[in-house]
Amino acid sequence: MQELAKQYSPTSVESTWYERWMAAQIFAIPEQLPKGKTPFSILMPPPNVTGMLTMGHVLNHSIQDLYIRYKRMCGFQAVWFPGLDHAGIATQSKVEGMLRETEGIGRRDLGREKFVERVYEWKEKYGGIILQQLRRLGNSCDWDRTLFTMDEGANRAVEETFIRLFDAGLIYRGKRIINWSPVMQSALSDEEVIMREQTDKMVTLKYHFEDGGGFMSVATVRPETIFGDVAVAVHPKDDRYSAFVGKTVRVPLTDRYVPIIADDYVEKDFGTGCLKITPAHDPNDFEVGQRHNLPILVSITADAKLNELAGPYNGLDRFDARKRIMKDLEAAELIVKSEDYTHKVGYSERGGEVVEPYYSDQWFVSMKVLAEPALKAVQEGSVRFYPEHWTKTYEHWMTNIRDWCISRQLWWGHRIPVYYAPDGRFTAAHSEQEARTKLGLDDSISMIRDEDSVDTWFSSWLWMLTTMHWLDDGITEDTSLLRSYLPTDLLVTGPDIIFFWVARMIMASLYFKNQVPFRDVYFTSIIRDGDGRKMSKSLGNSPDPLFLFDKYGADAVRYTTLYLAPLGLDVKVNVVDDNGKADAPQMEFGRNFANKIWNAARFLHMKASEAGMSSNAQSMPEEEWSAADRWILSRFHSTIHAVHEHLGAYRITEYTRALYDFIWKDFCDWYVEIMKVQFAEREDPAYRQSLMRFALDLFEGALALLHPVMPFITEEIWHVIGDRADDRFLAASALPAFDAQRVDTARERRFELLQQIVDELRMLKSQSGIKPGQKLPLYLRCAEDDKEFFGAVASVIASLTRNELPQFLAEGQQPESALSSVVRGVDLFLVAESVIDHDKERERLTKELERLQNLQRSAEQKLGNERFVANAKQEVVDAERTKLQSAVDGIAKIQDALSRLAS
RNA sequence: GGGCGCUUAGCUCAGCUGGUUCAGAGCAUCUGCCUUACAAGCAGAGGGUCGGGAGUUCAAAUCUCUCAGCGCCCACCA
Repeated sequence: MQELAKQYSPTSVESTWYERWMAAQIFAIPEQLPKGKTPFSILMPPPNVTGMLTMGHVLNHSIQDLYIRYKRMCGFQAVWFPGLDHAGIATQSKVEGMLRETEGIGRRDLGREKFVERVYEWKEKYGGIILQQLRRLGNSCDWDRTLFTMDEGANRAVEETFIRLFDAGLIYRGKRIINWSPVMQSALSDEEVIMREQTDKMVTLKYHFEDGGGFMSVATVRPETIFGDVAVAVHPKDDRYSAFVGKTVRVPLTDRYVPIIADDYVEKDFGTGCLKITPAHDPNDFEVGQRHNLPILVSITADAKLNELAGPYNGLDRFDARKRIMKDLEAAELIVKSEDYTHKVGYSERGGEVVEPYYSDQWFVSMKVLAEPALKAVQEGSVRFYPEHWTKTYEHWMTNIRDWCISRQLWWGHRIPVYYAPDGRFTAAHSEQEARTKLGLDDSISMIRDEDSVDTWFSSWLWMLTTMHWLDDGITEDTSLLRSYLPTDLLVTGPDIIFFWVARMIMASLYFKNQVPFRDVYFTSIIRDGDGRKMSKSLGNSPDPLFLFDKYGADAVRYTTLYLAPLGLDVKVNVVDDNGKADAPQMEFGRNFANKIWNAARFLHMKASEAGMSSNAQSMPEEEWSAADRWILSRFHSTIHAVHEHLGAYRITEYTRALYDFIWKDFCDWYVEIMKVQFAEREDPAYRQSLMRFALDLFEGALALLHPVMPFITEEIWHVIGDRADDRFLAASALPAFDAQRVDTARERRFELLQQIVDELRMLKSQSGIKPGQKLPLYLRCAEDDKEFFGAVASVIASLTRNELPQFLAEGQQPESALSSVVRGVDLFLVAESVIDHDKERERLTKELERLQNLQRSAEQKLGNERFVANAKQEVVDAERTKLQSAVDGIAKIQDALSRLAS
């Protein structure tokens, strides 16, 4: 048997076992579900191809891996489908940035084809690093099934779904006001815009009447848009202005005159009650303009500069222009007033710049038809959310859903499969030829393909289909993977992508496959730093998980993260600086736990070898079991039960706590200490070996239960203490079976009494300033029924409290000059003549007396209440009676001890 | 403006269907221990009127209402 280091060092253990698991292919599953196997499947939310592992991933993936490993060990055919997202905007902007920096060129300098080539090159070089990082975390995915959203098969599926939706009239092209990113030069969906509150100047401008005689006061926070003004609107029922409707006013700083119109959209009570209408640069104004047949004047360019309509401001950036215009307005005395105004402004989720409402041609998915069944699926429980309250958010979004702008003016992504004929007609098709056929055009006519790409999420929403090879070959819709593993069982993701991804997957799955994509959705916590801020690279408050793995071990990071992260709540992780790196010292918790487990294993290993145990030693027969053996067995089976209960209900923190308590408190603090006594008391090797076998079985069972959250250390120890071959794996083993017969609450309760007595004796010693190692004579008086029990555990009490073997007192007997106490009717005396500090002892006894008197009072009060006795459950009333009785007994004994002290 | 969530020890959080000596854990603090698995440890201690108030109930940290504070999401008042 090998010697084990005193401290557990995770680094080499973790890499070794991951390699062995991979080599043995224990995470790989067959395409066809084997007969008799029940599937359990999870779709990994594909990380961005450019992504780096974050604490968010750690939380997310630890949960997924926990369930995959747990279900695998429960005998399911467990499969975790991994993948990568091409992340259109994120990746393109990263590569564009790199090109600009290193070569000083833009994408347009290269042209589409060359640029996309460069992105692919870049992806080959740097992409997918995160998948390696996920291996460090221990993810037990079926890596052979890794899918990239721009793989051939996925491309086909994207194209096919676009064409089908187009043909069904659910994808359409329209000229609308959309969210425009001037940096990316692309449209964004509503979901990609973050509204942030900020304070800007709101200026009230003078729009002078064309026929003289004063002006209309119009407020705006965007004076640079006045060049796109086409009207001033007032409310139809606003008496102040009704006389002016139909007149024309002059747009400030221009020679243009625009009409005053009346429209319900205007709020009478806001500002001056007059609203400038700029259809090209505000979605609401656009609608007002449509109603009144107003022209659309575009005065801002795609890169957010003013154009020729702005006269002298032509070519100025929108924000520079604003400043200049403000100044000029002031000089021209066109400002009524200017005041601070707090409002929300849309920012691009990716680039962080202010989004510009922009009038352009885009592609949209009509969402109503898709949303209806998807809403129903959640309301009827075909898909369940954890925590459940997210269904409200989901319902609200789904019932107020707006069409999805899917076109992006990007080159990195899936190109829209639409072809335009010279006559202006267009259609979606797999090829130019097919497009011609669809439109009934002659082969000689050449068509032009749409330049745009689709939103990244337009491929992600097919994830449950593409990972399982739907239309992979362009033909087969019903693959064996889909038959075997769809619907998947669990999706683990952050609530921030409930609209982006979760809702849309439900829609796509129901529309294209008429099945829900998953049964349960677990929404994770959001990890924040100690000050409650979201972790982000720019704040430097985001620890690099790889650094944490190196410092604490991946097991420790997984364990601590899950221990800290309750279902559906934000979780705060303290972040401190460690030589310039962000560190999360709370991870010590998991590291210490790992070390504790390691040392428990060391102890068992050592004792087993001391007992000369061989691998075929039998466990103790039942008749040999001591009270402690039975107790730990009962606790063990209670823990198995708790593990299934907690994980079944997604109470993951409870699961981690249950194992912490069992392993550290029950097994290490109590059982191991008792084992030492039992081991020392009987020297015969047969007993010792059988005891060690018994303890090892339990410990290995606990390792199995812990494996889903701490896969590496459990695998390592399982091999070391079991002396197992390298090609056998805990990861591929079964969890210990739960046996309800072994749970004995009465026995657990009696053992708790023993624990309380030990605690009390330790406290007596410690509080009286007696050295822990000083052995004192110990006397004990208990009920006749308990004598056998206490007789059996006498040596345990002596050893754990480091006193002499307890002697039993008869009624009335009393040692002189002893520290005394009473625990649930059991009298305790520690004889310590020379060391008793009488004042201290009196103080302690008085305190205890008070506590018991309070207990007595509260019990008497309750029992004196007829309604309590009549209404409460019998066992509650009985417990109260017992409590009262033991308080009364205790009081008498304490008073007696006090009087002895006085004498 | 609408919706959701949170508030328990100095800090981070448990406390699942109201009741068992229920007010807990870890960290931090204090005291004592190198007791032959573990000082990343062992033993002990101090520390909270469970955000305020009202209600339901024999019984409330737990259920209801309300107020306050914090956070998140959604929403077209310039």
